[in-house]
Amino acid sequence: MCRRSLLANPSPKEGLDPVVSESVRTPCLFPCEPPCDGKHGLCSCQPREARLPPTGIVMEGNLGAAPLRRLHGMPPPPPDGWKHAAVDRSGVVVFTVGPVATGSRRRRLVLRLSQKDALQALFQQNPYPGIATRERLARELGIAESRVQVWFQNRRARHPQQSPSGPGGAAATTPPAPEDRRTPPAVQSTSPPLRPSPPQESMPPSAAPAAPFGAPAFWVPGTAPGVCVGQPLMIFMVQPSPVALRPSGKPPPPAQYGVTDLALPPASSRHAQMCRRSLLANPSPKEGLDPVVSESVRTPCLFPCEPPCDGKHGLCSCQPREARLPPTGIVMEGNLGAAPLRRLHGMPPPPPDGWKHAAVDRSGVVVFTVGPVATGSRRRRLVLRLSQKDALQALFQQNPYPGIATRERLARELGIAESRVQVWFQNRRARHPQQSPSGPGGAAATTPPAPEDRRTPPAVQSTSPPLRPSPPQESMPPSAAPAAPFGAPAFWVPGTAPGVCVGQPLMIFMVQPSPVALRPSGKPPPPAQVAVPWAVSSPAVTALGQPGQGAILPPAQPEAHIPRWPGSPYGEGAAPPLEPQPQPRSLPSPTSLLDGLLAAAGAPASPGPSPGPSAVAVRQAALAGTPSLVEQISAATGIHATPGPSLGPCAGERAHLALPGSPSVQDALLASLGIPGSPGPFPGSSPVVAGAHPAFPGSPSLIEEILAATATRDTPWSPPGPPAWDEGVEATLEAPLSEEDYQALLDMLPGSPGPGA
DNA sequence: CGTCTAACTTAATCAGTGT
DNA sequence: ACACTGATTAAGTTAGACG
Repeated sequence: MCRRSLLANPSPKEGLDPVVSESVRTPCLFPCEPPCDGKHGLCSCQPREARLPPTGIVMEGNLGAAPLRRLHGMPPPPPDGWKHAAVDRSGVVVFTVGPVATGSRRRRLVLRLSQKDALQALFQQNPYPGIATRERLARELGIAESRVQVWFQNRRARHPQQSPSGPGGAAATTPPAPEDRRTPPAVQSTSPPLRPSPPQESMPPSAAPAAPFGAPAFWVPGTAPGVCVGQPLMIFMVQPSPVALRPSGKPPPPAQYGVTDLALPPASSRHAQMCRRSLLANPSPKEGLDPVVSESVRTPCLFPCEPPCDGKHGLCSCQPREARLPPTGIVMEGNLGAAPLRRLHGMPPPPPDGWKHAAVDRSGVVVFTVGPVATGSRRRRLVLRLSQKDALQALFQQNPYPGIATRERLARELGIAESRVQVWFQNRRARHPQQSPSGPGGAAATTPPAPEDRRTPPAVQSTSPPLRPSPPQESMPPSAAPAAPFGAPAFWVPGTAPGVCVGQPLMIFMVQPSPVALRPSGKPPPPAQVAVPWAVSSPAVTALGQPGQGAILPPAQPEAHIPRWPGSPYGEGAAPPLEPQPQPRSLPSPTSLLDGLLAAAGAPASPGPSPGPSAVAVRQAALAGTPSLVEQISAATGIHATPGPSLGPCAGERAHLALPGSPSVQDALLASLGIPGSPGPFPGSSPVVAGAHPAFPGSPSLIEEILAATATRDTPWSPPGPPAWDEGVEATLEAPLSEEDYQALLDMLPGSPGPGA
């Protein structure tokens, strides 16, 4: 299948890459055969602002999936075993081999039917579950919250019609629920009869009136308050528009609402003030025109703006960008995330004090959120400590696309969730591309060239690999692979010997550097196609017991010490079913640099700002005694997890064994295991859930390796600090170790049933 | 082999924190 | 007030599981 994909140049789906087709097309510099006319498939490798030809050599390793763009006419044809010939958006030409992704991607999670049912049930009620809901569901399903989040993302993208607001969705197909969920009358404009209870920062959800599970918490003017405490949102209704036709073939945009006047909660806290600021800042404080709107068809604003809207100040970006037509009905969405919120211009009357946002999501739902509302909706912002940032930054400079194993290991050592590490890298790549090895001014450009092996290689090159990579071995334990520096992408440069690519085999091709360097846009130039200094093999280096002369080493360690590939004894790609709560206590690794520092130096203990588990703890505490989320869903939707179990305390379910909050069990486990057990080679490519265990013994700290291999190592990395669990009672509610670690421990238990399913 | 979908990406944007 | 950056979204792609 891999080869199929690779050899299928050009793109099998479209004659033209959609991105390319919209962008400036520049001549392809590759020796295409037949000659490239720029129309078949590619060269979408360049950033869309200016698809200029590559100018040098860049290496990226461990690429994910998306940034890979097929490279047309890649000559010579990819040798057997190579999975992809691709160019990422930075212009990096990469070849990945075999089951490669193994080690890059998280192992695919196979959801049980009961889990799917539960997720589906929730989705039908609320396609935008907040963090609290996601966490709770994740806990009950025995999967990581991040998996729940991803599931919803995919679901929204693929099955929008199944959401309450989607065409044919609940709003339209399901019988109206009682009062608070009733589809409001088509026309409405009344002030809420009652004021919502004043927002209370971090008010424990448990104190809120019961709300049907998954149901967006909101207030519909005219209904009694009480349902909105957890995730207070308020829905306003607006005059429905008669217009219903849309030019595109897509389903009509969800209905829109009118805004009414309201009574508001007082603005008391700084938070509230900030909210007001934000709210009153209509139109958009950033731009006179919403950039999206400005590029789209602008339709007349139907809102009773005051003064009358000319369509130029701030908004109505509420409509889907394809056709910003007036609303056609009514839809409800609750618990919206952040992104889909669009400011509504000319909101009349002006938002009352205390209300945080008057917004319209992309579905056309007008929503007002109040107070600290986001509480329960958004994950609490994680405040990374300087030391954590340093570590992340160090890794980023070596490899902006860390694989799952690397992310997990780093996460563990930093004491944060893997999903947070992933997000950090996403944001980093988007905002500081130049700091990646391939970016201009990045490591490649800024670090002083070291001896030989860091020299910029000759600028031209495009040869077939002299040797085929060792046949991809599924699930080959990284620990058995040749050593590779931490964070450094493992790849192959044509002309070098194989051997270094075992962990995350990638192959880099070099292309003729382009003289073109100027860019039309004002944006920073795309990451330079700079040759990564340490990409060049060095006899000196390869002599160090490296299997091949092609061994590529990162700067900073040209000499003798070649750290072992961090390698996850548990194999790249082994994704524990559960991930740690924010700032979890990481499993103490005897070899962790963190521990060493903590023990030896009495670490700084900056009271980590860690959002603290407080909220989570509270939620967990609140959870006790409350009905299962799944049970609530089932009750509310009629959908019942097939194999029954409402995932309740099913003794046999690993999911429950993995539940955090039962320190005693964990302690017992730890004690019985004598902590970090030795994992052993990663089992293989079996579907996830299993979560092999990260082995720690003997393996150097990831951070230590990063710092050792990076310039930033000058900045002594300090341990995560005392942390998060330094929080009294709440701390006791937090799992003493991350869920993933806990899960891993479970997996190691003799007789462990193994990954659920 | 085709379909479904988990995992992943970029891009845009919202929003909390700190200066 | 503003910069920075964590969190979330949509949209699109890749690739593993399964019929």
